[in-house]
Amino acid sequence: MFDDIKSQIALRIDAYCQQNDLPTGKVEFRSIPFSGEWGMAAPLFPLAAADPNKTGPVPQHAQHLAERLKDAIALPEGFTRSEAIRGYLNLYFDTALYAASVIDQINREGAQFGNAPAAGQTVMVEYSNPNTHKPLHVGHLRNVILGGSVCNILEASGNKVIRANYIGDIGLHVIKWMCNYELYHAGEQPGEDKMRWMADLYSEADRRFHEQEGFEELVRDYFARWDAGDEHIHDLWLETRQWSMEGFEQVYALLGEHFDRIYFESDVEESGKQLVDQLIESGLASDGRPEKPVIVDLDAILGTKEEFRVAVILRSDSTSLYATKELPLAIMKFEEYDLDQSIYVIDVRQSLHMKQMQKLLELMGYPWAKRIHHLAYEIVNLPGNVIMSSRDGTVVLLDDLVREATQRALAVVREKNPGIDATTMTDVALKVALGAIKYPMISRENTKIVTFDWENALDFNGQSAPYIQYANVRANSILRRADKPGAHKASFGYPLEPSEVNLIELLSKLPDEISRSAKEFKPSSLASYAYELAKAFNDFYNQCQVLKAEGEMRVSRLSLVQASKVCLEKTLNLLGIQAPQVM
RNA sequence: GCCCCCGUAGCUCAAUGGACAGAGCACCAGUCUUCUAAACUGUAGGUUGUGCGUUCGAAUCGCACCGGGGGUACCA
Repeated sequence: MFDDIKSQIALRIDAYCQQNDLPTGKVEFRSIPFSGEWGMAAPLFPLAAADPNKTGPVPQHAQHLAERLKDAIALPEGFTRSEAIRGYLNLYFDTALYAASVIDQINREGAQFGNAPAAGQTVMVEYSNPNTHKPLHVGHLRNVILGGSVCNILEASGNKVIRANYIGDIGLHVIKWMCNYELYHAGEQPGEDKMRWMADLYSEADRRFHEQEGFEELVRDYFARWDAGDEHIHDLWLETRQWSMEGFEQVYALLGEHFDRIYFESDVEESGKQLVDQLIESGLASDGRPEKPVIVDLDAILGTKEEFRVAVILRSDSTSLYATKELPLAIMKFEEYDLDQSIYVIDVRQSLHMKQMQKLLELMGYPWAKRIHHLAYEIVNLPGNVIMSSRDGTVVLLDDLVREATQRALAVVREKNPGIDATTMTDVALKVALGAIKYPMISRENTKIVTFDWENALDFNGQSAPYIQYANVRANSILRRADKPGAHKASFGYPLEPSEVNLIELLSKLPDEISRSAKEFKPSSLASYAYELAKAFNDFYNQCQVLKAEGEMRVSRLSLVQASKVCLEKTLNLLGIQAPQVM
């Protein structure tokens, strides 16, 4: 916002510099910290340091220059005063004009506010990537929330986004599950909660595999029949995979996620093996079978040392690996869509593998290989640096977490707002619970480990999603009680409270915040912003009366509340968090 | 060994190279006859892991250490 005014003033400063033997292009504006008053500031240290005629230390000279510029630059329309202080040139806006133009723009654009115009870029984001026949736990949640939020943010900043999900539908875990099913649960059908049922059978199969005498043998035999193309097993696989997929759909629906394109691991296994053959023929890969696997010695090819290492692309027994399938999948994506960027939301432990895949695709001559980006994020731990593992029984199941959080949220709603009907109450509780669960997953930087603990996840106070949701509910509550919600034209022709100025300033930053978090694939910065915005609103709410105010103050404040609601809801939605209207 | 990530208040985390490093939780002291107290105000809490460098200016950039985590030829 107001970039044109900033550059206009920068031009005037440059003109002054040119006339006075000073270097140009050294002055840039930023916002002023701790302002109770809205304005912008230019540090003059770069100019001072570059001034050939400077006498004395830089800070003093910067202050001197700030004073000279303060006198020399005529204030453009909309500014009230300027000051030179501690080496900074500060310019202050006419508060009423500024406030009115920000708030009017927000209320005019509504939910579109902050969006960048379409840039014609197509981006695919691959995320979630669950294994069928296995449960989703809290560790997987971070991936889904992060990926979904990144998609939302990229869309808001003008990209066409394709949400892709790559499903692990083959492998030992699937065979284990089916073998156990046929032996001990033949003919059984999943109940209402498919995910839970599949998960229970999976842990049963896994337990037998490790503990039950002879079960592993049975699984190996079963695997051999699968490999031989046993029709019955194939049919069972399709049926049980579908159950899993329906279980995933239930979870995605709960979380508010959807996908545009589903890829199955089984779809790319054959093409992967063919690709390996081609790589051997072309000489890039060396075939060590039957004793050793098929590898690509990237360091040897590139002349690097312990940087890309050796990529293993096919087992010595000719069965496929992760890498075998990753290659054709990448190719398929670019053949199917004209992608400007292909993003993989995968945890940081796979960084080397991603690096190898990208380099290998590059060596294979695909020019788009450079447009692959691994969006690495850290895992979710349990307190004491315990990694979630289904083997050790340390997983926190999504189901349990959501149920517990919803119950707690319901208890709070019942206490705080007993008047609302039962349907609304459960709806609100679910939105609050999901928000509370999601927020810690995206409010930390991608590269930081999230430690899950129940106490924290179920805390609805302070720096949390419910805090932000509550601020929005308060805004909604005011608007609901006002006579004509939405029809308020701001003028701000009265002395604004610092809390109002602060709130308006934050509101004006939304477009910048969206583009910044899109550029860095960092929902966390937007999550911080959402919290700051809610805090600023609560401060305003506490200090300024709206409904009891009169005249243009009332009208202006109502429009400010309306704009706050627009921005709070927008930000929450970008983070994948729903905004209830009452709490 | 080599590579990547992390290290900021007791705990969990913020902070485009910019003004005095900020929040939440916990602790202590206050605020509901008021648009919903899931809120707000105040007190206290810091050698930004250590050292050297770059810079007018470093939590932020570089180098070297220390501590923790992860990866490193047939798991994904």
